[in-house]
Amino acid sequence: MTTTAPTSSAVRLAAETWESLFRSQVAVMRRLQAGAAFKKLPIKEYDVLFTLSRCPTGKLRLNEINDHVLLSQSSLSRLVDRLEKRGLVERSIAPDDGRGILLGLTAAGQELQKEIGREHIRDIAELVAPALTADEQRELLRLTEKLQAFVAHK
Amino acid sequence: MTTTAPTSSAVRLAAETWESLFRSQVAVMRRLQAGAAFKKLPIKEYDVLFTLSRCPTGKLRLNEINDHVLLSQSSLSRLVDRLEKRGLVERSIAPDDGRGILLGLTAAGQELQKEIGREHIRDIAELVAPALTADEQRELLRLTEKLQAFVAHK
DNA sequence: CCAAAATAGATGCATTTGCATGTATCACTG
DNA sequence: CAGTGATACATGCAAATGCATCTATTTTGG
Repeated sequence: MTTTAPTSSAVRLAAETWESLFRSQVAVMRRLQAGAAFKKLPIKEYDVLFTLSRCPTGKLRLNEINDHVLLSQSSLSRLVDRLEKRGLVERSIAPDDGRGILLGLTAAGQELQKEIGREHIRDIAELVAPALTADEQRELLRLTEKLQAFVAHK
Repeated sequence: MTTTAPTSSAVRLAAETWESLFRSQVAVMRRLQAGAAFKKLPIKEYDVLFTLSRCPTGKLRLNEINDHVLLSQSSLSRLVDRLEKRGLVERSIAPDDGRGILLGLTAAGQELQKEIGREHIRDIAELVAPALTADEQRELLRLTEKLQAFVAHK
C-alpha cells in the first residue's frame, strides 16, 4: 500500500457525496419537469433554447452543446431537428469548420424560451429558496462550480 | 408588492444555484456512464440494483423506487422486466397491498451489483476527491441532503 | 356498508434515444 | 504536398421511454 492510495473512507465520502448530489438533483428535477412550464416544450428541448439564450454570441456548435447534456450526439442532432421544425432554432454552417453546425435561436425561439423561463425560474425558487439560506445557496453554487470545473478539465 | 414576495435577486440566486448543481451533475454523470463499469449493465439498471442493495429490508415497492428516479412509472416497469429477464431481480406480490409489487435482488443481482459497484465507486472517487476537500465534500453532502429532504416533503 | 375516487403496476402505441455507420472536413505527420 | 487518422454531424435501425389506458385493489366519505 502506497501513501498516495485513496483510503476506503475517502472513497466512501466521495461516493456518498456524489450519491447525495445526484439524488437531490433527481428530486428537484422530478418536480421541475412535471410543472406547468413544460407543457409547451419538453425540458430537454428547453435546455437547448436556454443554453443558446445564455451564450455571449447567441450561437453555439452542436458539439459544444453536446458536452453539457446527457444525450448522445445523434439524439441531440435529432432534438435539434425537432426544434428547427418548430421554427425555434436555425442551423448554419460554421464559418471556420466545414464539418460544423452553428445553432442559433430564432425570434420565436427566444420568445418561447423567455415565456417558459419565467415560470420555470419561479418553480426553481419555490424549491430551492425555502430549503437553503442564501449563504447555503452561495456555498452550494461555489462547490458545484468547483466540481464541474475540475471534471470539465480532467 | 408584499414583504413576503421573493425578490428578483433571491430568485436569481436560487436559479443559479440549481443551474450549477444540475450542470455539475451532468459533467460527472457523463464521465461515470461512459466508464468501463457500465459495459455490462446500463447505469439506470445498475441504479435499481444499487437502491435494492442499500435498503434495509432488501425489498422495495416499485412506486418507492419510482419516487427516486427520473423515469416514468411505465418505463421503470419495463426496466424491471429487463432485469428480471436477466435473472437479476425477482418480483413478488406485496403482502399488504394486492396491487403492489415487491422487488428484490437475486443472488446474481447482488453479485453483479457488487462487481460493478467496486469499479463505479472508484470512478466516483477519482472525480470527486481531487476536486473537493473532505470538508467541502461533507458540506456538499449536507447541503444536498438538506435540499433533498425539503423537496421530498414538500 | 357501499359506491365513488384514488392508487399500483402492466401494456399498446407513438416518440425519443443510443449504437453503429456513413460522408465530408480538418489536423497531423513524414 | 499527400496520406492517414481524427473529428463533426446526419442517418439507419433497434431499444428505451413516455402518454394514455386498462384491470384490480385500496381508500375515502356519506
